[in-house]
Formats: sequence, C-alpha cells, structure tokens
Amino acid sequence: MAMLESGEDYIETIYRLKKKNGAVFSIDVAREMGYSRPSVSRAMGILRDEEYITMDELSKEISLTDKGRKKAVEIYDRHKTLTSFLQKVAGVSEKVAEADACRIEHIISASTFRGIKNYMKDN
Amino acid sequence: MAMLESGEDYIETIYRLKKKNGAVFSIDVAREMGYSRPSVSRAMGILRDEEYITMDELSKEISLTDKGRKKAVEIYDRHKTLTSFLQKVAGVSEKVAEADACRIEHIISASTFRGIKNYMKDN
DNA sequence: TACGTGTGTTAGCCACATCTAACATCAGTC
DNA sequence: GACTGATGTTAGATGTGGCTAACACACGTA
Repeated sequence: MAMLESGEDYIETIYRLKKKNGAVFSIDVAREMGYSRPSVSRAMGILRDEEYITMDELSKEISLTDKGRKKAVEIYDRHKTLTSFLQKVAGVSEKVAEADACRIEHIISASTFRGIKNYMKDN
Repeated sequence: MAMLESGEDYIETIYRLKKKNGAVFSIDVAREMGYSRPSVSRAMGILRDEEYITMDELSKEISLTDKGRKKAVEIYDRHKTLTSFLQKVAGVSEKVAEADACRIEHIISASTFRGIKNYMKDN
C-alpha cells in the first residue's frame, strides 16, 4: 500500500513527539492529534506494515525506522519551510501559517516545493 | 450538507466549460475531470440539492444558479491567483503551478489567501 | 490476591467519493 | 416503427479514515 496523506501526519506527529518527549506511545499520538485510540492503533498497524515504524512488543513504545525517519524529516522540513514562507509572503500569524502549511505540505509537488525553498534562501 | 472539497472542483469545471463551450452537460464534466458518468451524475444530484446548479429536465443542460456562479467565481479567482503566485515565487511552469493551485485552492484559509492576493497586488 | 485504571486492539459502524454493471431514455437512421 | 448509440441514472462494491463499544492485558495498590 502506498503512503497516504494521513500517514504523513501520523509520522510527523511521532517525530515531533519524539523530539519533545523522548519516548512515544500510541496514546500520545492520539492526544496530540485529537483522534481516538482505535484510529491511532489502526494507523500504527499500517505504518508498521509499511515499515515506517516499529513497536516494542511489550512496552509498545513506537520508534521510527530509517525509512520512517527519512520521511519524517522530509515532511517536517516541508512543514517548517511552508510555515515561514506563508508568514513572510502572506503576512499571516504563525498560527494561521502553521495551519495552512499543515494541509499544503501533503499536496504540494516536489518542483513547487523546491521553488519555494529556493525563494526562502534568496529572500 | 455542507459544500465539500470535491464539490468545488465540479463547480469550477462547470464554470470553465461554460465559458469555453457555452452549454454544459454531465458527459462534458466527466470527460474533463476523467470521472465516470455515474460519479458525475451523483455529484450533480448533490449540487442540485444544494442549489448550486439546475439541470434542464429534458435537455439535461447544466446551469449555475446565482449561488453557484458566486461560488465558481470565488474558486476560479483563487485558482488563477494561486497559479500566478506559484509561477512567480516558486518559478515553476504554468502547468505545474496550475496542478498545485488546483489542490491548494480547496484547503487554503481565507486569511492566507487574502495575504497572497495582497502580495500579488504589490509585486 | 483481587481489583481498578490506563493503554492497546478488535469488531463493526458511518461518511465520502470513486468505480462497474445494468437499466432508462432520447434521438437519429434504416 | 424498430434498432442503435449516446447520455443519464440506479444499485451495489470498494477504499480511506474517522468513530464507539467491548475486550485484553499489564501494573500498581488496597
């Protein structure tokens, strides 16, 4: 199964929580994203099948695989770049920029993102 | 039922085809969007229920209501503005800009779009 | 030891938006 | 007037991604 849009959100959340708290569990992801435990449980199953994460059998602690971490960094970079970009060119608050970035980051093409990244470097 | 993202696409397509061809029928929308006739038929049913369009009982010609036309113009404006914007700041081709604009136009916040519009006015 | 709490999972539901198959209808043509 | 092709609709399936209810299980504590 291909990586779906919602999967990117889950991976990004895991990555951010890991940076913030160290260890990450499903319940943390559920609270952070405002989803139910079953929804997260199912998503984790898919991410595990696709080898983006592993989950400790006993403790249930979630870890990103190399593949997952690579993906996470990529999405996180898109997120940060787009947030700054929107603040700069559209003059919106960080909060608004963040919310828009969060949606745009999943659908923007690689070319356009590269262009924006370039723009941010030069300006 | 609230206006959904996909509904915006259908309305925008109807609007564009109307400008291009004069009369619009479901089959034209299906061909333009690459969807099956039943998918378009159902979508038209919803847009009719929500009073964005009317459909001639006999000829089946599709017309936008005032509400629908207002919506279409709004989406079309977002589409054109975002396309130019991405070409300008990201330096991508019209084709790429168009494809990204097509997806972003549905999810961007009103504030951020206003900001972008402003940016385009000043630059 | 037994019990309650927290966390994860399973089962089954819903909404949305696509699809295919099959049917209805209308218009043009032989 | 019957056949054929184009178009629209109906019925039912699929995939995605939420949800609740109910169950499984580990852990701390009375």
